[in-house]
Amino acid sequence: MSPRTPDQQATMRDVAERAGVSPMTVSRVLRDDPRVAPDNRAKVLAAVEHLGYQRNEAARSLRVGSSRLLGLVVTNLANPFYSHLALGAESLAADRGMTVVLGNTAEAVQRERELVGDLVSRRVSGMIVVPAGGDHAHLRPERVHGIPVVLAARPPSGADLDCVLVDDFGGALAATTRLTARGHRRVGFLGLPPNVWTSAERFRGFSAGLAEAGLSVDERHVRLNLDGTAAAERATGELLDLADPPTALFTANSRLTIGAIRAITRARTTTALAGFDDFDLADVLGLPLTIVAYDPQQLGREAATLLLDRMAHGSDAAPRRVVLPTRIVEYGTRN
Amino acid sequence: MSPRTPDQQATMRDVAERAGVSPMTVSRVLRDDPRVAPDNRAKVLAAVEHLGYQRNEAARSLRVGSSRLLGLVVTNLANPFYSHLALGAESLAADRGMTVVLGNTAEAVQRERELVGDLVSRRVSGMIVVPAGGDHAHLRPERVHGIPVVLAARPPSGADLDCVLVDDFGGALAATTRLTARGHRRVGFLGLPPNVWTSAERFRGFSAGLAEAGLSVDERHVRLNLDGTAAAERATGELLDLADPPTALFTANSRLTIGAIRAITRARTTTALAGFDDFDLADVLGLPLTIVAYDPQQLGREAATLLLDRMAHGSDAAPRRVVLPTRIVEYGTRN
DNA sequence: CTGTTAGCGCATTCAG
DNA sequence: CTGAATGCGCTAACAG
Repeated sequence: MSPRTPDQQATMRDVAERAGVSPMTVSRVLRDDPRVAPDNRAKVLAAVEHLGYQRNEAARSLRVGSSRLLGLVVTNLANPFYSHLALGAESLAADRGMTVVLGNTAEAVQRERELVGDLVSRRVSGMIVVPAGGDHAHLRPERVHGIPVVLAARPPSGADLDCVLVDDFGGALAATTRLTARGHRRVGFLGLPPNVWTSAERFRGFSAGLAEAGLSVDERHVRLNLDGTAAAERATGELLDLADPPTALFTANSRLTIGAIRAITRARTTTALAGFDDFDLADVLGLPLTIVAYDPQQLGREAATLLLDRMAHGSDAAPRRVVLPTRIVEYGTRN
Repeated sequence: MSPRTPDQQATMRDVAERAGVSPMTVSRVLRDDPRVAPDNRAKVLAAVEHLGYQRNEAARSLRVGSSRLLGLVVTNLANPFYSHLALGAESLAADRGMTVVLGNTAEAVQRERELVGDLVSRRVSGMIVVPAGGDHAHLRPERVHGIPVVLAARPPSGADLDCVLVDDFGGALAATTRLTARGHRRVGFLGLPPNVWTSAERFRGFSAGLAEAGLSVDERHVRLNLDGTAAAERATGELLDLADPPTALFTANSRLTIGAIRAITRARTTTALAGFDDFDLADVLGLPLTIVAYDPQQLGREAATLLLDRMAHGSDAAPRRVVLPTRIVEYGTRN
């Protein structure tokens, strides 16, 4: 029997003893160092197999200086957008032999700081962050001791960082144009608090779309600060109750779109609807619906690609900004 | 200036030098060991602050023997069910000061083995696994060197492990009873491959529901091995095209429910539908729909609770099985 | 209350 | 091709 208590993990020393070689030879075999005699290699592998030995990555990373850990900080994993982003990042990381450490901030800046601090103390090789707040000073290179950071979905502010974004402006512009092209002249907007960058951009695109049609934003038809489906439903109800209600609405994300759908369905109006983010069942609703679609999983993959690139080439290159295109999908009435 | 190159992380030695104390005192301060003189504590904290020092968790865990890392292996993060489960596990882990390491298997047993191996080599303190395959021998304590494992959503087989499950049988039984109570006598079933435990259980519940109504399963109305929305849509179409089509369907998960809805909508039949898993917009469809609902986030929380419990109390206690209740939700036609 | 010694498990360096 | 010495950063166990 081994000299260790049974539930203690074996070490290289244990493997070495069993194989009748030095720990160094075991280390070499496990790193695929070619300078090992074939029979020694065989003996080591047999001992590894017998003991079910697994190299201690914590010890290894301490010595080697790289953890092959990739930090991923998202604001809300319950949102399919971010879970798909996480999936995309995880899959690319896995392809490159890296392991993902996940954190959810629930949009709390304080929690984000803690998480980033934890990732730093775990010496992750890099991190992808969907930033919760507007100020990203705590993500600056000198604050994270040079660990590469890539922002996803929201651009850096107060820090020069790589980032991957969606074409929020262009998508919103295109969708709004679809509405005005159909003759709508009173178009409302449902959005998140303006300090959320994506929502602000989408509002900019919306405004530009109206402007292109010679229209201007009617503030009575704009509701920002909506924080979810229920709020959107309520706001939509209020808009529809106005004396001159909007004949069309643009919603800044899928949660708001769903809220608007509920209200419109309930009110039995023919209000036209366009919104950001595709979602399941959009096609089954039997409601005309213009959607700005894109691939959030791709966003995660791009972010991971940028990060691995930065890890390989160092911090000398200028920060890069990748913008993912959107496409317009038209869902029709039930056929 | 520090003797290190600027982008090198500071160590306790650096902090100690700057504070004019020994590394041991720094270590004590950082561990909140009370046996440190107040003025020394202050000097250390000042040095920590100045250098932006973050303790190296890899080195610490190597010495202490605990990584405070919690492994989480899911089959498909794109499925809202598992992303909510992950969120639940992450939130409870975070509350307990643990960090989550995430892996996605895409239902591939081989990938699961790799991931579990990686988690073992990273010496996670415990792991939650949604197992992909039917055989869980590779998760047995001796194979993971005693690291606690909790299974989620699917029960252990070939290993004695803690697990958290949904009341698949009871939920399916209850929903089926709702259908038969409304007079349906030809009820079809759409499910996943029978080797997926949840789907098999739901089929058992379905069959029991029919039996309670004095009915038996008509194999012509059963389609298993459906792997997604499109397959479910196709299968539903085929069932509806039969000479004596089912008047009601039970679907084993939300992906299949959505596929069935598409087909039913397209066929413009009045086929009744009951399914497992709640989903967004179920209420807006304007379709009578019986749903077996439960809280997947709660599942993640329970799994993490079980795991932390196991980590605290050791492997002596008998394996536990927690079953989460389901509830029936009836969505009506558009009012 | 503080510091010294030693070693967690591994890989780099340098001799054989 | 192989092994011995050394140290990555940290903390238990022991002096003082």
